[in-house]
Amino acid sequence: MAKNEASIPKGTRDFLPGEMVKRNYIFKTIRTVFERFGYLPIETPAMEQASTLTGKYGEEGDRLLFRILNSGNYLADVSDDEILERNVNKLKTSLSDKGLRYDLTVPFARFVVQHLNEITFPFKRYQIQPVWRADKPQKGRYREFFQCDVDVIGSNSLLNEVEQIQIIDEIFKNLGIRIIIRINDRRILFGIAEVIGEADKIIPITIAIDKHDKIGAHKVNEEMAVKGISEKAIRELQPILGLTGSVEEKLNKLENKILLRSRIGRKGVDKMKRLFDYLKTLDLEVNPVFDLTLARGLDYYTGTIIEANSIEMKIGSLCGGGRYDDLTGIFGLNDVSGVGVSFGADRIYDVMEKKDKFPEDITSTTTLMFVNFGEKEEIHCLSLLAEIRKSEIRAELFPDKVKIKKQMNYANQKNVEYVALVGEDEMKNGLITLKNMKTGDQELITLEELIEKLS
RNA sequence: GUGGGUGUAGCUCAGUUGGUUAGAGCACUGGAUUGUGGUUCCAGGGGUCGUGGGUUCAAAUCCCAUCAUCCACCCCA
Repeated sequence: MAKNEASIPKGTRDFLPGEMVKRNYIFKTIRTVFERFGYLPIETPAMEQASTLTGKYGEEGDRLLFRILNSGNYLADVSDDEILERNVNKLKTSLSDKGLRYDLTVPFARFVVQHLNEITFPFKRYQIQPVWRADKPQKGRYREFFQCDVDVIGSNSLLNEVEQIQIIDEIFKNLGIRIIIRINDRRILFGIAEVIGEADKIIPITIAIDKHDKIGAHKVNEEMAVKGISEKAIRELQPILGLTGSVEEKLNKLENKILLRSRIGRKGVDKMKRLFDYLKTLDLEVNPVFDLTLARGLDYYTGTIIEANSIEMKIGSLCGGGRYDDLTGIFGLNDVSGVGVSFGADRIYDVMEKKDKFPEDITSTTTLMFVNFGEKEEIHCLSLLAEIRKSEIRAELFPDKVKIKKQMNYANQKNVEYVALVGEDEMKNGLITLKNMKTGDQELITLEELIEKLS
């Protein structure tokens, strides 16, 4: 087996023309909605300084960073002792000071700080680029995948959250994907941790709560116990996890009973109440739900958190995001809050492909192909082609004089709509034989008639 | 990092309780049809059965190791 003669790293993919047409349809749909809400595009490099990336995504995230090896003799400055220690994590900084971006949000925060005097706040940008994670690939999980991020930075207004929920709603409506949108506020989770006396264990608690739907209360409690959360705290958590009722009822219970002693928790509740008040007035395709068990693992979220999932296919989230208050602070710019969401183009593709959501008419291919009959005919066809292309018709001439059968087969494989045959007879009469590849019908017409027909 | 499945032609897969020359469909090449594709018919090329070792008279088939890949968990888009 010639396995390594032609291959790509695991978790990466090639995209064939047929797939690219569909991918571009997704990107175009997303970009159109982003721009309709006043967001403008930026791009950042594939690689960032390692210091920009590390420490932003939690322990798990750091482990999944792709690092780029330094150039030159990077071991020259490393002492023998350090090498003999064989501690990769310690050596990393000597071996590598760059990494591939893990998401688009952290590079964006870096971008904002770096270009402070070139941008105006609130700054609304969108960014559609690949990101890389050294994860184990599986269904809906790739090592290289495209994120479509839309963020606004430098505004505390809740309108931004409202707007981004509208964007999510609009995009999935346009793509024809049925979703559920879940919303929560990290401050509520923090408040809960606070009132049960485990404020410092906020992260393991939220992660455990997040699994509530998947693995059930019993296992969640087990996991929290393993993580060192006291029995008393776990007991106090139970009525909170079992909260029932409408959004208002849940939020009221949280505000008036559970989070009485947590200022920050009540602040989160207040935000949620106001957010849902706004949302009620909108005519959304999908009504977002308040989900106390939504936690999200990324470290940098501090307020609202949002996630969208397919309801037709079991795959990871299609879209996720939230508000981050301190992200630019890490790069030296304090008190600038941002909120943004990220769409996973590859998972959206997977859902659309599986559920047959792509419109029929998006395939773009050559409209007209000239059969190659030889040198004299080639020159004649080239001038015809120039005229035809002026009318914005996609046209090509088969480059080799091979059997017509082979040329027709090429046109057929490529789904070319029409084939033009111009041989000796046609040249003499100044006509073109035009064949419709779908019906098989043929007609002898002039160049003008052909252009008229295909425009 | 943890657990499970699968590796046979370019692709998708058959291959009987181990048995002699390893098959099919699709794709490819040629022909039926030298100015006509998608249908049909005929012919052809293409395999160290993932790799290494073991058991056996005999291994694609059984055992061990290893690599690759897919799936689940974790985490995430």
